[in-house]
Amino acid sequence: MARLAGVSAITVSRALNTPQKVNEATRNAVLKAVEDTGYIPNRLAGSLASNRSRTVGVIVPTVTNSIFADKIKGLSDVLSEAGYQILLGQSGYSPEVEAELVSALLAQSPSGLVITGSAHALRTHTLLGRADIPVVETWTNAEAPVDMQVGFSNEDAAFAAVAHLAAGGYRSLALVVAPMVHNDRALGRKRGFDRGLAHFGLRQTLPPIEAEFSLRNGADALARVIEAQPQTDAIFFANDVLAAGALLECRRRNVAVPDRIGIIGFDDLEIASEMVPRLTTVAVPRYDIGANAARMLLRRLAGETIQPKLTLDFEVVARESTRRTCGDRV
Amino acid sequence: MARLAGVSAITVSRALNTPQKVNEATRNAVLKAVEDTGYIPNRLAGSLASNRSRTVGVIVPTVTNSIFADKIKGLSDVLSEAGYQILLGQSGYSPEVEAELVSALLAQSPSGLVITGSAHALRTHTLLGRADIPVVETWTNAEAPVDMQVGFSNEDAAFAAVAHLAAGGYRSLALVVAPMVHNDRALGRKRGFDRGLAHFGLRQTLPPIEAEFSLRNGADALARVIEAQPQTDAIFFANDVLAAGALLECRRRNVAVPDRIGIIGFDDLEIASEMVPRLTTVAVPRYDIGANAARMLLRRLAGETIQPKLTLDFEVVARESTRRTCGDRV
DNA sequence: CTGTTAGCGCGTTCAC
DNA sequence: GTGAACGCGCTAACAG
Repeated sequence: MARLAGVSAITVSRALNTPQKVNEATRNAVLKAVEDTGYIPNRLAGSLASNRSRTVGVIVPTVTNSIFADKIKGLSDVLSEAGYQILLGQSGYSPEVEAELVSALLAQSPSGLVITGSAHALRTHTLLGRADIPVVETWTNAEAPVDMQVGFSNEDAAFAAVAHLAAGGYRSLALVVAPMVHNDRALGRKRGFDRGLAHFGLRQTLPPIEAEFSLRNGADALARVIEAQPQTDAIFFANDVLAAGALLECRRRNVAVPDRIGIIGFDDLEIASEMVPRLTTVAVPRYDIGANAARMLLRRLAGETIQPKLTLDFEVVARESTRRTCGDRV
Repeated sequence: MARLAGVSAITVSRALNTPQKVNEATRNAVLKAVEDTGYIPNRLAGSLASNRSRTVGVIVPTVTNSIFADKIKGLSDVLSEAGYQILLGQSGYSPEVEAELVSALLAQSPSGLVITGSAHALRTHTLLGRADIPVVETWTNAEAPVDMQVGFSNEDAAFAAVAHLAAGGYRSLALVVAPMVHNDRALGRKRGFDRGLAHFGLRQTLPPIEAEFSLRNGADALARVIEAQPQTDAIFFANDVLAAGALLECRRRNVAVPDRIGIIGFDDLEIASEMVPRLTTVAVPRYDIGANAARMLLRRLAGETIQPKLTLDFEVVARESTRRTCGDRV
């Protein structure tokens, strides 16, 4: 071990973890020995002894959805800066799998947990309650978070989308949204949509279409709406990938956007601003959700008392796929 | 502790880890006690004692690039099935950061490591050599892998792309590729492009344009090519996001694809098949790279001796953004 | 099939 | 500023 190289045993630990507590000369000697031998401290042993693991468990539905990839990027950027490692789990939108993952991650004694949404299996709540570590729920704005929370109001954001459509003179709307079972974000967006309908006196031409995010599903949904309810004059897609797929389908079918039909998306992915026509959407703080979740976690671990609910802003970004002002039809 | 609930100490460990080695009655008693108390074994302690952590370190340039997200999905699917956890690190395409991550992950005593590419910092090689764990390099097809490897020949795949363009009668090509410093995948694709040029007697109208993957960068690159070298009749974009951005820019500029200019991408993301016109591209096994890397790791950990190099297939998918047969211009 | 003993490699606590 | 003892919670090895 590196200890032979220097002269001491535990001094190595101090030289590495609390350098200021060690005399400069001995510290340098230790560091040199570490360098020479290529000694890598065993963090497992360290964590076991100190009961602090410098590890954060992160659970997302899937990394494959770029909004979660962005969140992970945000988390990773600030956590790695602070010397923390990420333990990643993917739930596939299943509360049962999520509960399994929580259990599996908890077994690794993470310093904290970052999970997605606020709809969890009962077992998850039990586990989280018993585990005495900070937990951040993300992408949501629930009344009573398990512990901490960073997100935005999906409902208000969807309402704002409908308000934008109403302002553009659209009257007959359709909603295309991610499957809502076990997905409080999707559910919130539907609620906001419904509230907007009522508030602005608009009508819904057909029941919400639930579709997993993909361009193809967006295209299919557009086709279905156009064929089943041609009088529909605008569609709210609860994510940009679906919306972009629909825009592409409009092009194939020669459906005029935004005049024949208005399209609004959600997320403000890069594709929104690059599409032809450019996609109107609701911009949400994907990266900042992760970055802020990480910061809250770190502050809490540092012993600070912090406001446990952080509500970030969203913004309707009006572009070319919707009319900006009332047309002649209202 | 759960041990009180039952009657034993290590029997708990056995009942949980090697159930078949424990009498059914006692096993059930233990499991019941575990259930009742909500006992979660401390894996840190277990790993320390057994020197096996059931953890795999995964390093990608960024999760934000969906090709790596797909790989992670593949890894995650087979690893979690086997009870392994993923420790995630993002290098941001920097060999120095990668080396730091390798060191940080090694400190967690992972059972194995899955890294990206074959171009690493010297320190990474040193660390990997000293660490006595299986390592899988992915997305690459180098001659002498550090340990194991799963990927495909980026060079051959790029060559195939050029071959496709040549067959379509395109003669004056341009290349748009990810920044090639420290990126052996991008470098390989350029080499394949160059080889194709030579082999088919085509010419390159301007030096390779290096651009990070984004729709905007693809659009800008297209503009640059068209303006600087209007005689260019086809462009090979080394990823689909760039290519899709270019296609969108073609639409804005009313540039006819595939007749005025042919566009071929790389990766076969969903956007390729949904674009208008549909994008010709090179399909690569993004998910399977991850899934196979995980399988190789598990087999090795199980003590099997396996073929350390796995070369997967790619395929040129001819769609509408390139001509299929020689036009009248050659 | 089950228990006992010992020790994984550190950090804590308390001496010096 | 440095060291010695002890223990974190579990599993390896060996007994019984």
